[in-house]
Amino acid sequence: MTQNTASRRGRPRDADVDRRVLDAAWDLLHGGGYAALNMDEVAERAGVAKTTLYRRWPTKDHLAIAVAARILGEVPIPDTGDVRRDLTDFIAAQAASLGRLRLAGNPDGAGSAGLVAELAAAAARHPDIGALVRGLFARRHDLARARLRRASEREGLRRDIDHEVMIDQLVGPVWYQILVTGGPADRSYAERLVEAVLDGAFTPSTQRSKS
Amino acid sequence: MTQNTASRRGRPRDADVDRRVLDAAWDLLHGGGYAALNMDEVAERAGVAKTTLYRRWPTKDHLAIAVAARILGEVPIPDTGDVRRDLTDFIAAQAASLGRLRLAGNPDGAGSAGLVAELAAAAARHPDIGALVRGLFARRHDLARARLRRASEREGLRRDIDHEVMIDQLVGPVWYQILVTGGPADRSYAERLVEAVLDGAFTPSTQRSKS
Amino acid sequence: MTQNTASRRGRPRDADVDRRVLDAAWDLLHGGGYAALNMDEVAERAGVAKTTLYRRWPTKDHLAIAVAARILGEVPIPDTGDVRRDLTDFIAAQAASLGRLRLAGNPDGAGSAGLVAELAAAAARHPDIGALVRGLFARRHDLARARLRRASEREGLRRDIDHEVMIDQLVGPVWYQILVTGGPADRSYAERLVEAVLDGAFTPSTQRSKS
Amino acid sequence: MTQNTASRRGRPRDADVDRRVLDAAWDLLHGGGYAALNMDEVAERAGVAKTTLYRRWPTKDHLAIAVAARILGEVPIPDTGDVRRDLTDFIAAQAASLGRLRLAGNPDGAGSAGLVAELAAAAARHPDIGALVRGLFARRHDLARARLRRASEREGLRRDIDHEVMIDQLVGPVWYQILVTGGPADRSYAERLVEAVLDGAFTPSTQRSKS
DNA sequence: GAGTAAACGAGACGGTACGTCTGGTCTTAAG
DNA sequence: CTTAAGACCAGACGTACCGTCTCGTTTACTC
Repeated sequence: MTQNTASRRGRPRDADVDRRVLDAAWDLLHGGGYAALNMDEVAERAGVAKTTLYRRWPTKDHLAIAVAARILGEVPIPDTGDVRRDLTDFIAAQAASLGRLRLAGNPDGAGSAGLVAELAAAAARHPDIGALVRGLFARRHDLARARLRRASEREGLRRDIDHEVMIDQLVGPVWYQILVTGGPADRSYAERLVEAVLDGAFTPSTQRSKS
Repeated sequence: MTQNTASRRGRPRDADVDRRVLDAAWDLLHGGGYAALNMDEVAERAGVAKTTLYRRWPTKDHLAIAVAARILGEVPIPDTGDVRRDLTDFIAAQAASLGRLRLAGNPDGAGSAGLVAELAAAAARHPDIGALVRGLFARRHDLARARLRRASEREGLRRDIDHEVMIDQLVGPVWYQILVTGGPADRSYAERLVEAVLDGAFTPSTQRSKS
Repeated sequence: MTQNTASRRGRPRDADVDRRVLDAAWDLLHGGGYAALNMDEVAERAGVAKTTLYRRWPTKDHLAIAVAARILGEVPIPDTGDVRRDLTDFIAAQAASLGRLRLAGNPDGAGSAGLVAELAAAAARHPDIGALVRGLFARRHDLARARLRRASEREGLRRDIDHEVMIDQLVGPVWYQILVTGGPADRSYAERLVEAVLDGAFTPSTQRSKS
Repeated sequence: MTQNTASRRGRPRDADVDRRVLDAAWDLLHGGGYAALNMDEVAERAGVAKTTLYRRWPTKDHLAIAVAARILGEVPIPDTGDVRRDLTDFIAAQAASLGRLRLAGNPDGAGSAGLVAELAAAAARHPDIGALVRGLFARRHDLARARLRRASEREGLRRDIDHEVMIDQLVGPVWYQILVTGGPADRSYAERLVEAVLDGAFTPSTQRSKS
């Protein structure tokens, strides 16, 4: 419907190309990190011409981000009625996503930020990637804020809490561990984060923060 | 004291070289970001041979980190007796440091992580840089934890607070803003962060957390 | 014929590149000898990327030899029916070729072997160049031997002459003069060489060797 | 006698340094050809500072030539009363000398000119080396010419022979084989060369050139 | 024996070219 | 119009190695 005659001309795009390319790119990234992601190599492994590559992803960075997006996937915030648990799941899921990227080209995974830093740099180099990524995280924050709003309304979360900051203090430390300190960012760390922000965040009558 | 006879042999290193090189490198970084940091250019501007460059910094990444270290400088945590104020200063100082880097090659400074992401990537590419950087931040955290300990002892900070996590929740969001969301990381943001973590963190009798 | 379909793929090589590069390289060699042959400079002058250079000539030495081959050119051995004259022309032509190379970067031209020695060294450094050069001279010798055979059959050259050695004794001294003694290698020298080898080389009845 | 007071001042040169350095240099040259001759490596192996090296040999080329001179040694022309034999010995000795150099960094020794070409190039690069080498060969030629003169006087060598050219036609082909064609240059080749130049070079009454 | 001159060891330094790598564009022919 | 193939441009990187320079040290001769 969209394109009747105008773009019906010529050879149609091979739909399988995307998959083959992203697979090849991920293999390289996984094997040796960003430094191992080589456009010529990707083209060869995917059985695709470089022209084709560049027609779909204008830049190596764009391709890398596309690969990462596929790996990271969506991180929805659940709503079971238990904020503590929902937030923990939310943060743990994000930590797990980043952890997968951290492992690329980094077998033991400890210490190095691995791919994550390179992707952040890629976003910094290209305004369009940056905007895309920031949009993604803005939407994620919107959902989280909505969840916190519901917690205020239904679960006794104090009304004077700065939701914006609370989310930053949950998500930020995870990135910080991965990108800077190299420390662990696993579920138990997520639990400690949630514990800390929710400690004293409920109105006394409704719920206690700590046993 | 460190090197009495062993390394007294041979022509001594020219102490001025470091300064000239780091200056030149910072000029380039400041002007055009990481992409503008060119080893040949640095050598030429500093009036130094490339061999000399590589004798002292084995890699362009190492040089960049050295420049950044000089720019970032030390961020001591003050101890005025007022934790809230000390923490705010501490965080605001770090935010300001990162902000300076973010501006490199990025006149308007909004949105992009600029140099910061590139430097994180550089640290991730070289295990030795990573170790160095992590050591730096580990020491910084040690100081901060010591400050929090004193707050527990003298200023009524609750004893059951997870100091480790509290620091992460102060520092982490700053990096997160700079590297990921592109949001502002200024003094007022630091104040909100400190406010949030100290809210309810004091024993009722001693000090009030919020007016 | 060699490559019908196999190498018909992809963008064909630009035939003009060779000319531009060899011209630029010769300019440099001519102006300052082997030391002045600079790959970056060649690339710039020829308006060509260094990758293109190295795709065609894997080494600076290979390029230099290619330039020399163009300068030296073919040295056919004539067949006018007069061996003495033909050999003299043959030797004088080779001497003139080498003389041109000797002058490169060596205005007065006396004494120094100039480029010739450097090219010999280049051939010695790379087995493939050595093989190529030796093949070239082997073909040249074949032609010369054929000419001597005809002289035996038609011009009364003695049948017991060692053609191989005779050619070496004509060509060898020219190289020796250029590479080692620094002496002149001109037409009159060629005449003396030919005179010496043909002296007494003819059967008495047919031709006299010396007036 | 040469230096009484002027250079008697200060610490005298260590006579053992030359030996150690030349040994080390020859080891490198022998092992990997001219490309393997590395001044830093020579200094280290000889247990000598680079300063000392350059005080004695102003250039790597000078050092290489010094090594070669030691290897090549003197090639006197004998005078047994039998020109044919003397010339053969003379040429065979030179061929053997060059053959030794050809083997450096060139185990099988066939084909490549090995060090010889590099040394010729070295001589071409430095006027002083060139002059020295040409002087050496000029003296050698003088001796050879003197021998031929005696052959004219005592052994019936024809008076109209061009001695200069005859020597070139004996020595030149040896260098030509080594530097250009890669062919063998052994005693039997020397015999063929001598045979050719002496064939018909004697006055009929006195001696026959060939059996 | 103190002074001095030069050789020496060690290693930083300047200079410069090399060959490599890789990102991204362009030109063919084929589908 | 897309695809494959591969030549091409651009430009930085890190390396290699030569020859110089700058120290501090050692070894003689000289006064």
